[in-house]
Amino acid sequence: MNGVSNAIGGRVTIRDVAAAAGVSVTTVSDALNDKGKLRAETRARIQRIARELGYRPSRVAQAFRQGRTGTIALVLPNVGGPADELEMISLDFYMSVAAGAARAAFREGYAVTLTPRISTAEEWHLIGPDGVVLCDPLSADSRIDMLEEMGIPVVSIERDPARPGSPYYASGDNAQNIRDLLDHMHQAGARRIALLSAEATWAWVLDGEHAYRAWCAERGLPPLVVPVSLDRLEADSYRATCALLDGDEPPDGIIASAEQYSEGSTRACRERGIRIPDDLLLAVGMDSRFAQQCDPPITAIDLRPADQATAAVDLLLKRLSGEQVDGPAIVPSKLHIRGSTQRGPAPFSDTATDDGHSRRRDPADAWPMTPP
Amino acid sequence: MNGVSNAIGGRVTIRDVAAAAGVSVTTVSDALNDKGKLRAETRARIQRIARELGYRPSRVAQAFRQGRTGTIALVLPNVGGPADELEMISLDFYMSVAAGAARAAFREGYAVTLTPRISTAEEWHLIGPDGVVLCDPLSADSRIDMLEEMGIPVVSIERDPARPGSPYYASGDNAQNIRDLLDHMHQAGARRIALLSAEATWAWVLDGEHAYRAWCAERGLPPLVVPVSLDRLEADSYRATCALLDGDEPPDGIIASAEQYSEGSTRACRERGIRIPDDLLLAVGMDSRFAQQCDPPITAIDLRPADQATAAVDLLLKRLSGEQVDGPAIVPSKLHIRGSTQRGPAPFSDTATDDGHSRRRDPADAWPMTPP
DNA sequence: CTGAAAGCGCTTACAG
DNA sequence: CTGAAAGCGCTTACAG
Repeated sequence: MNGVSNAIGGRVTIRDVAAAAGVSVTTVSDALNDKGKLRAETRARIQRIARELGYRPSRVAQAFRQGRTGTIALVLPNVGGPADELEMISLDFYMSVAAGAARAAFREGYAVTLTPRISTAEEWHLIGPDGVVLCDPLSADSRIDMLEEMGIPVVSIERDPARPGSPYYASGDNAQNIRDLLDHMHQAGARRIALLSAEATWAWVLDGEHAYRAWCAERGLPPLVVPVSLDRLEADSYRATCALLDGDEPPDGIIASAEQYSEGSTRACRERGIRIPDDLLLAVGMDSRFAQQCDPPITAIDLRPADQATAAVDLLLKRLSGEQVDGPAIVPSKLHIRGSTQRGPAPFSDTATDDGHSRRRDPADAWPMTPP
Repeated sequence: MNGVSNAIGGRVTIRDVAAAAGVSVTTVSDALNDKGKLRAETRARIQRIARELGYRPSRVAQAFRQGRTGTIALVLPNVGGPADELEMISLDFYMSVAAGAARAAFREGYAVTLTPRISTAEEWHLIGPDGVVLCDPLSADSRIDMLEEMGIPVVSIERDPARPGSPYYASGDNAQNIRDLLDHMHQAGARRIALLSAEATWAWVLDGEHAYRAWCAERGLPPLVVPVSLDRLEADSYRATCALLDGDEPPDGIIASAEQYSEGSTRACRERGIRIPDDLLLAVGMDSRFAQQCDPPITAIDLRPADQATAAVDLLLKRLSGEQVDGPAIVPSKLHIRGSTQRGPAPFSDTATDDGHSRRRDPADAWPMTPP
């Protein structure tokens, strides 16, 4: 006999249900898990009794029995490191990813574990997830190799550039997004569009640069790619923008690839009295509250981070269940055209964002005009 | 015999260790868990053998046996809801909280589960955490009652105003923070300081307002509390600031209680050509990248969110282990004095942030001057 | 100081 | 169509 039971709070077990129904635990288990061996009538009766008794299967017992943990680990870049070094390329993006992943996983009976910055297999064993959703893999990301070798499947948000052909990622259509944005800015009159690109091997950076160069070549326009460090996002994009603006042939359009780059660019323009959009069109490759709330609001690509997270979780769960994986999942993005790329009167520029995603504002707030 | 084993990958179990050491599993368990019944020599030998064999205890088996899950749920306001409605009072704050919690929990062998927006006990049962860290409880927050009734202990970040005397929270010293900030602004010359306060029952709002009024009364200064809705953070703080600035007696200082309020205030000032800090001192009650990177950078209270999260997790784990809880945990905050409240030459205003928490910039970036 | 055994709640191969 | 039994890996009360 075991004096200490974990039936704390008088948990109703499968055994209790079996006794109440006058059947065996096997039958209860089958009835509850829709194994097709029972008469529909028996099944219904057992399910009713289980409900009446307030039976809830123990998730940990199930997980234990099945040799899994029911857990998906979410790895965000730079989260969980020393708190004082929390520096992400876009808080908005990752927060939405986290929310979307938590939601999608919960629907399927999984929990999302927030992974602190860990590196060793040892530490990963302590976390012990069934699978991992990894944001922004580096090129040939070693974490993916390590985890897969441990038997822990990984699905990434954004692809690993050094894994061509891998179906295990969700992503936006980075090349098309940049093309759409360039087309829009070109149409709005820009002829020298610079790209503030991140010094990183992330796929969205490489894809964006590649698409940008191709687009410029097609139109015979000069490619102006300015690599910006990841170390000091705002400061370096500020500096890069200053260099552009103070150069011999300043651009008439700037695409800042990341949220914080747009902040640096905005600052540089403001300092010089360069008006947006009158003197320069500004757009950003990743939507954010900053872009939405800036004055004027900045045209941005909404990558639908929550949708990407949902798609990544779905792919991962398919891998876990051994199903055919129909990846990669290319999630449609949405270009929000805002004041920063629209010259002349355009009272309600943000109407493209009638999807509820934009900030709820009334028109009076949607179009803050420049100071008198 | 069970054809399907969960010893996938040939897991080394406690049984294997026992066999290799020539002892019983009981002895192995005791040796590994430092139960004081073994000879030190035996213990060391078993631990060595376990290491050599690459034994790792199964966390889910342990959890199962002990009737727990090894999981702490983190509840952030408004995360996990419909992705399109992700609107938090401060992304920076909660992202740091999440990172800090994940880290602190991991150290103690717990995992942090990101909780989607759920409401019913039914849903909580599916998550099944051992305990919950709840951010920003409302007054008499019903989630706390529900969870505690379910036997799931809760520790909050910020206190529940309607639970006086509860030791189960971590928080900054909200009243003292506001006083410090007011003292600083007063010293910098402000005599009519307005407070943009949130329309909410959160403790930090109530404490801040109360401290503000007391401080004003002590100095015979007029209290200017402007309640701002939580619904449309930026837009409403913009409007509130406009009303203040356009009124008969405009303030000479503004404290925006939340990150996004500072964004609205900044916009309102910019539109009117009101210069910060020359015409108006501006400060914000919660530090953020926006505050750090604004032009000029905005004086802000750094609430040390990761430290608060760590403190909350520690309190929760003490509750779980039945230890005496020495809560509440009042975590020291830090006032970062920046350009928005410093008139005249102050080349390196942000030196108070020499703790590595501020953005790594060199001096040239630290003090962006207004445009020529 | 150490071991044999029970049992946490569940699922599954197998026998009827 | 249903049941008896084994067993996932671990911890613990109890007996020696």
